[in-house]
This record gives sequence, structure tokens and C-alpha cells, in this order.
Amino acid sequence: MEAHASAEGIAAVDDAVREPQWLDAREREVWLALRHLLWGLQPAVDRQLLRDSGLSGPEYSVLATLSEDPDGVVRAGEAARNLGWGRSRLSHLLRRMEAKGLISRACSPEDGRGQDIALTPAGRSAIIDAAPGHVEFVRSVVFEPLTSDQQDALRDACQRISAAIEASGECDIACGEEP
Amino acid sequence: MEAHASAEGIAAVDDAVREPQWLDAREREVWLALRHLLWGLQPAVDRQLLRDSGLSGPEYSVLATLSEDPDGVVRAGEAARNLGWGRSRLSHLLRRMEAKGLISRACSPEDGRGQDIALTPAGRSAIIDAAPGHVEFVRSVVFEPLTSDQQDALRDACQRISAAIEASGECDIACGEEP
DNA sequence: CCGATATGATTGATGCGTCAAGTTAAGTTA
DNA sequence: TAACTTAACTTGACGCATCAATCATATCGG
Repeated sequence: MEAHASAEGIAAVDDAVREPQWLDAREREVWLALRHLLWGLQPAVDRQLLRDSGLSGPEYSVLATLSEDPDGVVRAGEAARNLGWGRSRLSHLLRRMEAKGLISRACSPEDGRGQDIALTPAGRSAIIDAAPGHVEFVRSVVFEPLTSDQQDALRDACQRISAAIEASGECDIACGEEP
Repeated sequence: MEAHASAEGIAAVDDAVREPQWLDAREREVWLALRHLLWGLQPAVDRQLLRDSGLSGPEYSVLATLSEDPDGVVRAGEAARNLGWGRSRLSHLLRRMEAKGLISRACSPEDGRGQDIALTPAGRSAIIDAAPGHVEFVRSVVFEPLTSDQQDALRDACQRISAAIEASGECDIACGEEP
């Protein structure tokens, strides 16, 4: 996650291999700012959530996904797809969340392999309690410091970078659709 | 990490508490794009690193920090400060890295509490091998998709958001300086 | 109907990060 | 010098994510 040349070490690289195009000062500043955001925003959001409502970031995401369904019931695989997560990751998290009473699991009646994930009353009230503070925090750190134009520019940049990541094949999950 | 209202659950909130200012459609799109980037970029960079050079993202960061010193020797606490990490985090990582032979540790002669972290030859060659591919990947996913102006706008936005996070007190480490 | 393969989900091992103690060495005061 | 405080680092427990392996159910081709 560094990408700067930083003299030493790197300068000693074998001359036989073509030198890559190192970042110049301006680029390094861009990368530094982006990395700072990457390292800082997610933990800050998660920390606010945990402190104010006892929910971890991933737990909140799952509850939010479930709460979008009128019945609060979603197939596990579908939830994983919506979240852009792997099945394993969701499974581990659901086990912990079930133990806490936030969600419940039951075999799907239509497909014996699937699991129906359901929001429990406790889970529903947990996200209802958590949502306002979460939104306010997000608003205060990402929207208030930026003008509308800056927000739009940020969105564009994020979308372009995300597209490049997916094109690079280094994407986490489900980069393509066709079999 | 959601911040959208998403009907249901949230709409049922007690009328006694003042409704927060939910995100509108445009804002939701901005937040979605940003979250997508947050969830995607870091893993993608780490994955490229691990696949092409066997180094994890955090390991690379540590090696990069060490390689900035002429002797490849840095005090643990100083390294933690440079990286913006907690001591504990660094300590755990250093233990694993020492076991792999990437770095070595020795009690500081001037301060018996401190540890001097040193780059081993293996560590030095590891980062020399890893750096070019890393820079090229970063260049391809964050710089190539953006014009210079877009890069600058991204930098500004990141800096503003990071500043807001630090101002919020929800910052990870070392938010203030004065005792 | 049966075996081969697909798919949905779980499990276990390992690395990573955080938090809350703990340990040891330095400084500080008396 | 003895006692207190502060600072640097380590440790252990726990939650979280990934990977590879496993298991069970569906589905398809014969």
C-alpha cells in the first residue's frame, strides 16, 4: 500500500529489469491522501457504530440488508450477493449474529440447501436505534466537508477507480456474470 | 457502513426522536461509490501484492517504512507513528515478520525499553522485488483512469474528509499532539 | 432411476486488528 | 535511594476475513 519509491532499497533494483514509472511528487500526494482516507474512514465509521449502538460495521451491513426486505427475510446467498461478499464470510458472521440473537436462520422450504435469514425483533430494534447516529456521522464526515460539486467529483473518481479494479481482475468477488 | 434509509425498519422509528436528515438519491450514490471503493481498493492492492510477491499489505508497509531509513533500522515506536498505527498492532505484525525472517529486533542501546527494528537482507530483497509491481498496479487502477484534474479533486476530497474524521475525535490513533 | 456435476452453505486454519491488561525501563520527586 | 509516575513494548482474548476443504441438496444426462 505504499507505492512510493523512497530511494534506498528500491534504487538498488537490478538494471536488467525495466524500471517502473515511479510516482512523482504530485502523484505521491494524491496516493497518500487516498491511502489516508482508506485507512481512516472505515475504522472511524465502525468505531462510531460500535460505541453508540454496540453493532460492528459488518453486523450493521447485514441488518441493513435484511431491513430492506418487507418481511426481513432474505436468502443467505442473495444477501451475500447484495453485499458483494463471499459466502464464507457471511456464514461466519451469521453464526455470531445468531448467537447474539440479532438474526435467525432456517432451511429454505423451496431449496433444501439454502438458508433463510430473518431479522429478529432484537435485530430490528438494533438497526432502528443505530441508523440515525450512523447517517449523521456519515453526513458530518463525508458530506458536510464537501460542496456538491466536490461530492460529484468524488463519486466520479471512485467509480472510475472501482471500474479499473474490476477490469484488473484483482476484484474480490463476482467480477463477471456470464458462466 | 450503510447510511441509507431504506424504508421499513427505519421508518418505524419513534416519533419522539427527531428524524435525522437521511441521504437523498444523489447523496446515496456518492456514498455508495465511496463505500465501493473503500471495500474494493484495499483488498485489491493487498491481493496483487500477496500474489506477486508473497507479502501482505501490512508487511509491505512496514518494509517500505524501514527501507526509507539509510541503515534500514528504525525504532518501533517511531515506525508506528510514521504508519499511523497503534503499538500493539505493530508488535503483533513484527512478531510474525521476525518469524519469517523479514526483519530483526534488538533492544535499543540508548533506551532499554525500545526496540530497534532492522531490515534483514531477505526483507530488503523482498521489498525490492515487490515495489515495481505494486507501483504499476496502483498506477493502473488509480492514476490511469483519472485525468490530472480529477486526481487533484480526489486528493482534495480525501483530505477534507480525513480532516473531518480527525476533528470528529473518532480517529484511530494520535489525533492530538499536545499533552 | 442413477451416477456425475452444480450449487448453497459450513467448517477449520491462519493472518490481521483492537482492546484491555501486563511488564520493564526511564524519569521525577522527595 | 525509595516510591511514584510515565513511556515503550508485549501479550492474550476476541472479532473479523480469506482460503481451501467439506457436506448436502439439486439438477442433468444417460
